[in-house]
Amino acid sequence: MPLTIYNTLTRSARPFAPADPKRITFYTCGLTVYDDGHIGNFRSFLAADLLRRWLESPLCELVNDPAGSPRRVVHVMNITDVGHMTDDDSADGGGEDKMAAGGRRIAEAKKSGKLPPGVEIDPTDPRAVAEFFTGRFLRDARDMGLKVAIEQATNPLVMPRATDHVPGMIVSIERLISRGHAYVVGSPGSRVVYFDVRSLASYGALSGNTLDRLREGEGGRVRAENQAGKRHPSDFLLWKEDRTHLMKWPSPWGEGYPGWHIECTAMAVRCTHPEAASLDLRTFTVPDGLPIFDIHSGGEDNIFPHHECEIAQSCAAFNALPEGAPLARLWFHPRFLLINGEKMSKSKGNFATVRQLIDQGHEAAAIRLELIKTHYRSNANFTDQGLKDSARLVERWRRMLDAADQARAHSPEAGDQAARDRCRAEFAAAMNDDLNIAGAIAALNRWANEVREPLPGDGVLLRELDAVLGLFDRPRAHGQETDIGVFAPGVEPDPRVIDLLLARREARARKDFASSDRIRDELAAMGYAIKDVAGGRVEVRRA
RNA sequence: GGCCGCGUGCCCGAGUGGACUAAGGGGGCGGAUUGCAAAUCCGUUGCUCGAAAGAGCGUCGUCGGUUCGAAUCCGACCGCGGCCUCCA
Repeated sequence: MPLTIYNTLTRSARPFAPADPKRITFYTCGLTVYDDGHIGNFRSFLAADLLRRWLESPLCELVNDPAGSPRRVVHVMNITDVGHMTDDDSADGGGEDKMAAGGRRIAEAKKSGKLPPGVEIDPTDPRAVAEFFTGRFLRDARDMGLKVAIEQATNPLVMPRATDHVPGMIVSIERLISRGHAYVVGSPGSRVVYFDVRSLASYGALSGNTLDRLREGEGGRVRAENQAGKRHPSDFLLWKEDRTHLMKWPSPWGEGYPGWHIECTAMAVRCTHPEAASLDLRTFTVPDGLPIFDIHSGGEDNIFPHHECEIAQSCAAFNALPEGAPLARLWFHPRFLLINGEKMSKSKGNFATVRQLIDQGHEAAAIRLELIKTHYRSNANFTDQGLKDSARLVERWRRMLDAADQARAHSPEAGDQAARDRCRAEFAAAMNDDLNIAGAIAALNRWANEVREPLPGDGVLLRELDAVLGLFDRPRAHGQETDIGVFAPGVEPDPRVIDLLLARREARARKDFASSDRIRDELAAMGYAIKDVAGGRVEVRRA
């Protein structure tokens, strides 16, 4: 059965048929780099990565391309390094610039000594702030196995930065004006360019927020006092002239900054196109209202207004027939991640970043599995218990892989090929069914439970499935070696703990188990779990 | 007010009309291992009766409906989450 995916645009799951299965184009709305990416951001990026890896797997079958044939996904994920306003509701852009907010965070970290050593950064320079968080994001993304971030090292085009595409945004806006979809208000010194939502009857098709349904007063976006010269309350900002702004660029409408939807229009069109480098946005036109690329993804909160506005802009600017085009064939929106059953929010203080988890000693592979193992269209819940479960699963599969590799030297046996074929088929069937990852993992475990002695052929299958799951290649932190044993990643070898462990070793040597058990209880009370291993040594972890 | 997603066993989570009425994981229980633990491996895990094979009853938010048959389809209701400001 070929791959079926739920499409936000059609509100239904249909077989996915890219224009060219040998070159599938995929654009993901990435991170605004004014802070570290949190696990919610990564859940959505990893869902996109899982889709991309599945499309590239030989096991994946498409309605217009059989399984087993090589396939390439051109996956582009942008980096928003322009500081859009924290309050987008007022028509002329209010609130604080996000890069300024990011700079403030850096300044605070500097003051409290939390900034990593060796980092010299000017918190008032928005470009430096963006650069700082971009570097951290790329590192986290690669640790998490985001293929697009790994590719970025050799092909920067797959992760374009908004500040590098301002000319493309300006060209896009010019085309919107000349095609009658945008207009300029105000006089030099305070000009604003708006998109004219009434010029496109299909506005609202993605989100269901058609113009008649966008009621005044529910949010604040459509509010009379914020209109500032708009022709319709839902018209949105494309360019704002503002010479005092933190980040500004010259344009035909004066020095200022772009609206927050237009960057994706410019980057998506350019970067997914085969002739990206030479593509001239001035003349680029998509015939007959066809989609410009195959897949567009982003968190569910992006559906409105961001993706709705992006469709409107892109189709109005580049499609011969703007009304009939959905910009992308497939709109893929992973749901939000809850943490311990609650929505993450800064006020509750329950934010977790990938970097924090890794620094605490959690394995990258376990974090990745925990974030991908719930179906992308459910609200997943991130918990400590879940993270433990995932870590254990990863360990189990790794042990199996190691055993299979060990068997390579002395076992010419093929093993149970029929069982492997069944696993492969069940895994594929689950993934083809709207990325049923839990079903796919169950298929893997059912098979793994049957394999008593892993053989080389089993290792081949494990690697084949892991090309999709993306777990084996994640970096593994190593614990710190000491005389008494090894301290797990994230656990500092406290001298007090070492003294207790030495005392316990002596007690055990004397067979004074009452004392040794008392010490173990004492360590447990301090939050340490210990495990005895060969040679009188121990492994120390957080309890 | 509009649009959308969801509600499964102790917990997490598959299953979208029929092989006993729920995959897989966790937890629990039993065993191997260990001085004891931890980790790992094996078995087991709705209830009642039975030593056992087995038999009976029950379960998928609630209430109705469709059907020979429903966790699965339809309707109503209850509850949770998201969007309609910024957020992945």
